[in-house]
Amino acid sequence: MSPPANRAAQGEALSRAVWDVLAQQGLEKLTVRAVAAAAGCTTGLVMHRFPNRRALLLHARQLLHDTTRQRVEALEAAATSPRAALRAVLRQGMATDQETTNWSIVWLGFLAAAVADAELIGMHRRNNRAWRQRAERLVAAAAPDWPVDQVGAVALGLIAMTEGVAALAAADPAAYPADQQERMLDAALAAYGLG
Amino acid sequence: MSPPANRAAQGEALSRAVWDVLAQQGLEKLTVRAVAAAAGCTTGLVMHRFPNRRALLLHARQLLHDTTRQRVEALEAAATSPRAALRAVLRQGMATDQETTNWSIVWLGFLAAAVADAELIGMHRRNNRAWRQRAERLVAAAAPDWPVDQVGAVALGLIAMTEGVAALAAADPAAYPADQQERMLDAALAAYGLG
DNA sequence: GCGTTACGGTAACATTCGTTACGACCATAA
DNA sequence: TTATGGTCGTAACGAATGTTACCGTAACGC
Repeated sequence: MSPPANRAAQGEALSRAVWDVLAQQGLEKLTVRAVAAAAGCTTGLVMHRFPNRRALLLHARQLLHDTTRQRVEALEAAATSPRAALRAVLRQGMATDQETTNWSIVWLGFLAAAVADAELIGMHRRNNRAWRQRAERLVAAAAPDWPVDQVGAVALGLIAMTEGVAALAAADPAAYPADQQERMLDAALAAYGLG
Repeated sequence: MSPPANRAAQGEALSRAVWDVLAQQGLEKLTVRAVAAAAGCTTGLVMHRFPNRRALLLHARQLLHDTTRQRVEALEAAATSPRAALRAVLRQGMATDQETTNWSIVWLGFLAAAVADAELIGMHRRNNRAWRQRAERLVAAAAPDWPVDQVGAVALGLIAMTEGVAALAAADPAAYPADQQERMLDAALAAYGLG
């Protein structure tokens, strides 16, 4: 097997393996051996790239956030209006296809793993607060004349709604198909006066 | 102790111990020994009440659902109007105090544990579909003249919003205080025309 | 050419897990 | 009292886990 170019690329590949195991086998089976098997290597490589299992999980968690942030920034930059940007950014947070469904399951797994891990919960809070600020900025841009508390309440409602429906759809894809999620989002945006 | 009467009570106590461990130590530390320690007994009692660890988790999961359902039904019965019933039922699904925050953490833990467990995910889907139907019934009662697809979209938005904000608040209570959650819910109900 | 070194696989380590076997205890009935 | 059935704690087992030590190998220096 041709080895990756550098150590950073291997760390990224191992983090992707962490996501795969988390999405397909769950948190309880997220072992070093399972990650190595998913990455197509042995535990030796894993333990040479990361000092221990927690460091591997922390790296995978941060990479997950960085990747989503890049995707969100690209969507925001490509939007033609503030309201289109808001909708596009919110839409990618739902679980509307196989890929975003997997991301939602991984997100849930990391959140459950963070319950007893101070560093993981700290990363979650930093990333989530940044995500919330982005939503508030997008709502403020889409409704420039709103008072700040209304912006905050509506932005919170929107991010809570999308994260919630992503969890619901991840756990029961048949009951929450993509079009129902989209209709839910559009109905909410219209009700808030952001359609 | 009389055998048949106390077995059920012991099973319930052990399930509460499962919730405690799940809320305070997370899914990775949810071992039979930790549950026994939280319940103030040894692993012997646990393994005499349940054939194995999975049965213990399944029982705790079902008891969690039954308890919340009873609480929700009491709130619904005590409400003075359909809109008050809707708001009260939605409100209890958020994480606005220590108790509901713990419940949300436990809910997240079971959801993460259900990823690779067919029986757990089946229970989640049954319970969640019932919960969704209840929300749709409450929305329909609060807005009798709405078409069914609007009822569905709004009910989905509301349950997704409350479950989402419960997860957000459970992971970061300082950033999502109770009054912000309440304002979020009231703003959403008002925007939907259900205030 | 040869030695050096970093890389990665193999195998073993101690620990912890779920589970099982066994025995002490205790109430009740003969 | 003694026998008995059920309850539950104790201790052990095999399997799996995170981690460490060791060893082969291939590339690059001289």
